[in-house]
Amino acid sequence: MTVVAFAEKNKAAEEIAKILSSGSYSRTNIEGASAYKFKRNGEDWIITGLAGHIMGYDYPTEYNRWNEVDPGILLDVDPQKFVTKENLANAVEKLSKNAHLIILACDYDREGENIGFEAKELAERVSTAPIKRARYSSFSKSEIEKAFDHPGEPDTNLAMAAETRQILDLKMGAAFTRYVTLSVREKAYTKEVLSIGPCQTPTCGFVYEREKSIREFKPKDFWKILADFDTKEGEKLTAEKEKSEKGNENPNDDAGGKTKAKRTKKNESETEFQGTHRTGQITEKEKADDIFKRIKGEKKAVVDKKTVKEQSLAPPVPLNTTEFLKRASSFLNISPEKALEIAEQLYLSGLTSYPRTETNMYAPDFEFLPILSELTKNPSYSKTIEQLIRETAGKVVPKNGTKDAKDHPPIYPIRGATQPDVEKLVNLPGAYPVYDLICRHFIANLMPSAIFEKTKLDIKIKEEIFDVTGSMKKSSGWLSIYDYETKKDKMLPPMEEGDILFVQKIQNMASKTAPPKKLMESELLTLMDKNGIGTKATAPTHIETNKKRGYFETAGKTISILDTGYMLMESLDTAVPIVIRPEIRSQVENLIQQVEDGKMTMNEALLSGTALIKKMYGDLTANKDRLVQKLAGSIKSEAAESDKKNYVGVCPVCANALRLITTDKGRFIGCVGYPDCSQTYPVPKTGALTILRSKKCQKGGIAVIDVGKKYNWAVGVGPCFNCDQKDECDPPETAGICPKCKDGQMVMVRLSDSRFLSCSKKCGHTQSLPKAGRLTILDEKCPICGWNLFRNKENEKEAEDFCANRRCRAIGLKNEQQKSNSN
DNA sequence: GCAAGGTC
Repeated sequence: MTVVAFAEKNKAAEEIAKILSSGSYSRTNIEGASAYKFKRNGEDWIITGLAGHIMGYDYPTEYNRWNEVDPGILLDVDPQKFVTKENLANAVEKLSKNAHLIILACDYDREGENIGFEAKELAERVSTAPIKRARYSSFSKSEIEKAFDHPGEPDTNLAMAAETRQILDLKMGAAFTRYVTLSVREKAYTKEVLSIGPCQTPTCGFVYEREKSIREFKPKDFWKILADFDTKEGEKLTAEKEKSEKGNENPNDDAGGKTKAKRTKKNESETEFQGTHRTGQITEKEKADDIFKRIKGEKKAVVDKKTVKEQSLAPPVPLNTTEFLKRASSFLNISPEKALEIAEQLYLSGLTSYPRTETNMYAPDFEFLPILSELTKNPSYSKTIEQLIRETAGKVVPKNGTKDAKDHPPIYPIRGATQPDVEKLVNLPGAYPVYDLICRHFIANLMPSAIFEKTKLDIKIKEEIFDVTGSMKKSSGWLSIYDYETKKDKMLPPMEEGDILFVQKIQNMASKTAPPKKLMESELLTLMDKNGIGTKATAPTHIETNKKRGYFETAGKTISILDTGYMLMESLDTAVPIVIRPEIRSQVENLIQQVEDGKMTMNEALLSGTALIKKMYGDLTANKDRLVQKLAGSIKSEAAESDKKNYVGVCPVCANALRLITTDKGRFIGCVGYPDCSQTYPVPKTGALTILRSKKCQKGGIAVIDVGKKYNWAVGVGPCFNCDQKDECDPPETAGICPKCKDGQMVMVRLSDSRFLSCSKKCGHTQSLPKAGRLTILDEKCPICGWNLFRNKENEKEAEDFCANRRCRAIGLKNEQQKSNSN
């Protein structure tokens, strides 16, 4: 008989085996899963790691046909639990058969309890052995031994809370997603799914809110009074003042101006600085003008007050997942999804600790010195570490955060490694920068604060006070190893109270308030974290889902909403506003918490949660028309734009996309907004059509299309040979002045089945050209009429040069000449 | 084909 234990993941299983067996365990394979065997107190133990959830909810298969099931019905159907990882489920059953005691040993949190219950459910199918729960929140020897020597009872409420979440999330997600997707498909063809969920949608909602405030932003005028001061010229003024006090009553107004030119650049940066009038941004112009008028032309200012303060900047607190992802995004430009993937690999390679944690403080018995000594293996850290240990006499103290979720320790380095070492172990772009960040953060956290000297000056011009601040780093502290955010010193020239300064310039600067900036990925992570959207492990996934759905995109660290995302959020905002806000999550979370606390049964919570979703679903369906109208248009336009070959441009009537449409009856350009918008344009019936994107029609045509490589056609205008600005579009092939109106140029018109010359001024004069052969216009001019000569080359014949002007006798001459040459 | 949560 055996004691069987299930941990949440393989690594944890091995760690526990190591501790409980004091290192003498063996690895074995059960149904493809690693298991660890050892003896403990005379009993056989075997512990295996699951891989997170091994079961999951889904609807019974008969509800999988989207087109045959009203999405609303999904709210009345109970999803069923299925095994999602067959091999692990088999391993659980196989091991449980021979167990006399089963211990659930997953992470000590809601999902961990639930994962344990999945194993419990499978075990109970084949075993009647007692099932216990080992609770631990770190891999310290004492804690693990205590947890396994005195296991407690599984916590049904906790596990059922997770179960409730799974079912409610699925119900809402499936019903909303299917409803929106199917409704839009009635109006616009798209294979894509338009998904909605209690985490992904509020995530997009944050991006939408920011975008909306940018779009709705109205800049406001404001004025700022700025003064440029100079200490060096001030000294002269002081001297003059002293002189004048001795009796010389003729101060030189222009003294500053004259000597200014002589000053060197270097001096300028040391003696000049700028101050802002204490009122800051002034919204009334009169007020700014008033202040400006009072001091305009003043050349003298005085340092009225000077305060110098030391300010310290504490090191960052230990990294939890959210903080890590934020820093990877803003310092390293690595997306949350990639960063977590890299951290996962660093963890699996033994370089860093477990990356999914909410905790940002170290346990009191955490040992820093062995890790610091590991990190000296990397020469970029060794000097700092040696200094740190010397200065603290080996008693390092972390600057802890305040969150202790009792899940895992903060993210910290486990092994010291150089760049090549790391890259050998983790073959992912960004692996070393991420490792480096984790190491530097770990070291910085143990280092002293950085000290800055902040200087604040009140400078008076007459009675008006100007503020000036300066900052100088006195001691780098932790910043010396953590140079991701460099804070530049803002140096001021040395000054004391009572000093007189020369005022070089006073400006009354008109300016406008700037719109909010686009949302950064790190800000989005903060918003999600604060509002309880997703967990430490899933936040990156929700961001990715929105990108995959085409709701928003990222360029570097900046997020921009896309049309579909904006329209979807806008529609939901009017129909079911709660869905795009964090409240959707917190309402469900409240129910779950009640289950966890035993105040509500799972069934009660499900009933109440389903009622909430039904209410929202009702609001959604009641607004179908508006939703579909907005989304269908945007989707059609996006699909049309991505259809490079047929996309023509933007419809001037409804701003949807115009595309080239070919039917059995013919071809034309139409608006994707059809049937709501019936804008169409004709195109020539024959000739291959190529949309020339680089050409812009000078006569307001929507686009320029090349027809059969022969001539151009301006959409909405007509053939380009009628365009009097055609030089800017496509250089025409001109023969010479029109013999009829003597104003226009005879331009070659090439059609699919004919070619001719036509007057560019549309006087009506045309002239035929040879039907066969490759026809080109030469630079050489006809000596008689001045037209350009033509060259025609027919198959298997010599090229023939001639003047095409019907009214020019040269035509005959040239032809005769050619014939005699060839004979 | 729908969600979110684990983990690989």
